[in-house]
Amino acid sequence: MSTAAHRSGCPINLSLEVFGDRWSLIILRDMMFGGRRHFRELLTRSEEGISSNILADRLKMLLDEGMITKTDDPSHKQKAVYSLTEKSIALVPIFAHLGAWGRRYLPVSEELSIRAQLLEEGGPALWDQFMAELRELHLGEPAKREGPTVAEQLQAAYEKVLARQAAKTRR
Amino acid sequence: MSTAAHRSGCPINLSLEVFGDRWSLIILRDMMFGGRRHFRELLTRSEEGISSNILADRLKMLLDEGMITKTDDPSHKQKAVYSLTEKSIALVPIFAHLGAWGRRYLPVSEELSIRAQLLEEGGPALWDQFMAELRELHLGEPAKREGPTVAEQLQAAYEKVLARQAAKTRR
DNA sequence: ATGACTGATTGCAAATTGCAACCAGTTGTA
DNA sequence: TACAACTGGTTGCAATTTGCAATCAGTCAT
Repeated sequence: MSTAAHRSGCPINLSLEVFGDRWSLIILRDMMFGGRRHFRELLTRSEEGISSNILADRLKMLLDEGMITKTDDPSHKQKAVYSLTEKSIALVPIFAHLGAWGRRYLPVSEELSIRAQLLEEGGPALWDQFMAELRELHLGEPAKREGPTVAEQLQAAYEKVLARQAAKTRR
Repeated sequence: MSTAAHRSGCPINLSLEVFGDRWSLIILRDMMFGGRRHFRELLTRSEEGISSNILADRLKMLLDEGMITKTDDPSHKQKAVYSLTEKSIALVPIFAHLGAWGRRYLPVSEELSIRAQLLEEGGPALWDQFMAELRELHLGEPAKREGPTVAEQLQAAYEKVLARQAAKTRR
């Protein structure tokens, strides 16, 4: 494998050859915005219900493509930790635009689009901050923060929506 | 068909359900940046070599999804003209980011990435101008331009690279 | 020692993809 | 008026990919 010739040298085509399928970006999204780092987390806490063979296959591919790395988890001899690389962290702006586009044109659910809304409103400055946090978390870069992390802000907003929805249902 | 339930209400997932495959964005790219408007143009001038059944299938899907429209070509009773919609024109920033990312991390060819480079350097202001031109061309919006179009600039840069490459080979 | 948890693998049916041939109606040209 | 080229596709078929469910061997806490 890996001998497969490329369809063309167009940057858009080559990008699609890496993550132009129904699952690769879902996995990266869950690692980026959902904090998933282990196989089992990605498998069972997947909103879309990925199956284990597909997940294993895509993780292998993303590894080959240099989009993620895999290291041992000291706490368990069988446990692996998957980390993002600079190459995948660089996709943050694309995720932000994808989220914004989906929110505008597709039947999104409120609770699953609040993060996209915040990311859209925050703009490139917020994306950069989030990317710095990811580098810190996945690449071990030194932190230089002030106040709550972007990840915390996104999570807080998500939980606030969930709480409001629960209250509304209860009424 | 069209009764298929969505995997989740996440904007990124829903976006991928629309164009998360190996061909949809290639077709839209060729319509946007390659000026293709007819079936045969998309089929035979495709850099990646799409086959006619896949092209027909994707055009039908993009039509269903409201990403393109189809009208009769007055010049030929069998000829159809495919046009972009606002929904697909709104993908321009995503194409720009995809191109920039591919250029940075993948083995792109010079001639096929010069457009991506210009688009990246031009930034959001250039993207907006290009989107306005697409609206003009595909949605019939009134023009308000000054100087050469973005499409012309991209094309000129592409041809310049081709000419330089030809000269280099000849030497 | 036992049962839950780890990252997967396996078998199989269904759906999708890709290739090549083909098609009927339309048009320009000899 | 014949003919070839061009129009947007369709059809048949093999190969690949997907998705589901069951399974697996090693690890770990109790």
